[in-house]
Order: sequence, then structure tokens, then C-alpha cells
Amino acid sequence: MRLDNMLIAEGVAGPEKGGGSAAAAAAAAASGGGPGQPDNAIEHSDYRAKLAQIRQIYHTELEKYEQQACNEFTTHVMNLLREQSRTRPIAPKEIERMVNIIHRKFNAIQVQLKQSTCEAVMILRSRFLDARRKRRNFSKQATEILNEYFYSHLSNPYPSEEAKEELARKCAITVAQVSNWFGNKRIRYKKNIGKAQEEANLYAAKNAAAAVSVATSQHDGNQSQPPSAPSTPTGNGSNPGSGGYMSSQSQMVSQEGSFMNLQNGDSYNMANQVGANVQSQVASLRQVISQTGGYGGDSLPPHTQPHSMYDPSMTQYASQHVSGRASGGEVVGAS
DNA sequence: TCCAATGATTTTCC
DNA sequence: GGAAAATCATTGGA
Repeated sequence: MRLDNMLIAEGVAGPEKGGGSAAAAAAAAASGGGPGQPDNAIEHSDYRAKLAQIRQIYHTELEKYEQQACNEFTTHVMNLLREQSRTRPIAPKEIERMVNIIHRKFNAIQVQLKQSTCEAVMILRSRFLDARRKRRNFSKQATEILNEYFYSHLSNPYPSEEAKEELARKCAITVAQVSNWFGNKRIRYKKNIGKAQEEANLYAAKNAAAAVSVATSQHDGNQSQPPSAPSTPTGNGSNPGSGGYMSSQSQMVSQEGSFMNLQNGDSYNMANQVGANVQSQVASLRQVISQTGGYGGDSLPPHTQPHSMYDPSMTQYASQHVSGRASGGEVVGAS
């Protein structure tokens, strides 16, 4: 019952919720939303797509086992018993007992399917919500832009809100990320001032070169007016200046893509995971058949044969994550 | 595989 | 509430 409720809440069971958009919205709210809405939108669509995939697999498998396989299998066993009744007396109670066993087994399959589905949703959610998992290094260009600003404002490396927004836009990151970056940078600069000094010199030289190139590209009329002085941070913050950052702005090109994009390698297989546990139940069904005494172990009705997606050779992820639980273990956090 | 670098989060301080 | 400091978790190069 609790599994059912959870599956309904997650938009996997029950009426269609637009592919789980409600769950995605809830997850987004829990993750804080924040200024990175475009990035979140990408993630939401990915989350929805994966949830829809789980939902589809869940319903397909549920229908397959609940509707078709159970009835078919029950009929099959009844036929076998009828056949056997010619050679030995079979009491109605025995038939009833067999039917009950079959129904219990199929119920167990259903529970396993629900548990596995819950687990898959949990993993999906945790991946979606855990921002640390999504950490991506900023692009080189973004780091350069941030460093350039930092070393140009070494005496006061505290960008205003406007500056943060500008930097965020140029670096294609969020304002919060800019704040994080400056927070980290200030701390780490202080901790390792020696190394930071080298970096500061590097950016100072860069700014100087940029300023020179601007100057040389200017015509005679401008020569009486010196180019905006490049910042020459000395490491003690005595001469931060602002020309460096500004002059270099013209060279800044907005970077492509977003570090928030999901990794290509994010290929854990939901389908395999959902089905991993069911396999063991199918195996135990074979034992039920063997109790009838007249049914070969490899001749299960088609619907009770393991689906190709449950092929052990294809369940790499599932076998790593759900092995040892197939015999009915509790799903952590699933209820 | 190890480890430094780094982005994000949490805790502490003002 | 914002910044500093500590810490966590992941990335990427050697």
C-alpha cells in the first residue's frame, strides 16, 4: 500500500501527470531553483524523460505479469492438473491450493516490481537533487573572465550585484556561482598567496598586452590620450585599477553550452534496474510448476519468460545495486 | 590509482 | 544577511 502511494505521488502509478512534471517541479523546488533557470529547465526535461521511461516500463511489466501472465499461467496449471486427474485423483482443495500459490507468486512479482520502480525513482531523484554530483568545472573562458576581474579588483574583490550579474552572463553561469567562485577565490588566494601572485602577474601581463594592442590599433588622434591603464596588481592590492577588466571585455566571447548539462556517461539503466528483482520471482515460479509434476522448467508460458531487458548480461547497473535484495529485501527509503 | 584543483555546501562569525 | 572558513564531493591530469 505504501509502495502504491509512493508510486502515485511520484507520478509513476495512477493517472498521467504529464510525464511526472509534478514530481519534477517538486524536485526543482527542493533543489532551490535559483537563478539558473535555463539550466534547471534542461535538467527538468531530462528528469521528466527518465521518469516517463520508468513509468512506461512499470506499466508494461505490471500489465504483462498481472493481466496476461497470471491468467495464462493459472489456466496452464489447471490444464495440467486436469490431465493428471486421469491417472490419479486430484482433490478440489489441491487445485485451489495450486491456484493460491500461483497468485501469491504473482503478487510477489508485483511487489518486487513496485519496489524496484520505487528504488529507480529514488536514485533518479537523488541524482537530480544532489547538486554536488553535478559539479562541473567552469570552462576555461569563464575561469579567465572571473580571474581577470578578481585580479583587476584585488584591493576589493567584492563585485557588486550588477558586476556579478554581468560576470554571470558572460560566463554563462549563475550569480550564485559567481558568488561561490569569489568566496572560494578570496579564501584560496589568502591561503596560497605565493602561487596566487604568479597568477596575478600572469593576468597583469595579459591586461598590459591587451592595452598595448588597443593602443597600437588606435589612430594618431588618440595618441595624446593614453589607453586606459591596465591593472597592475602587485599582490598587495596597492594598484588594482579597473581598466584591465574593462579593456578585456571586448575580447570576451560568451561560451557555448552549459556545465550543468548532464554527462553523456549518465547512462545508468533504469529499465534494467526496475526489472532486476522480478527475475528471481520468475525463477521461483518455475518451482511452482515443477510441483505439478508435469511441467518442464524451461517451458514457461511466453509472458513469464524473462524479458530481454532483464537479461543478466544487460543488467550491469542493476546487478551492482540491487543484488542480494532479490529475495524480498526492504528498499531503503522506498516506503 | 592517486592527488591536486575546484565547485558546492555547511558552519561560524561579524 | 553576507563573508570567511571548513569541509565535502567531483573532476581531471600525471
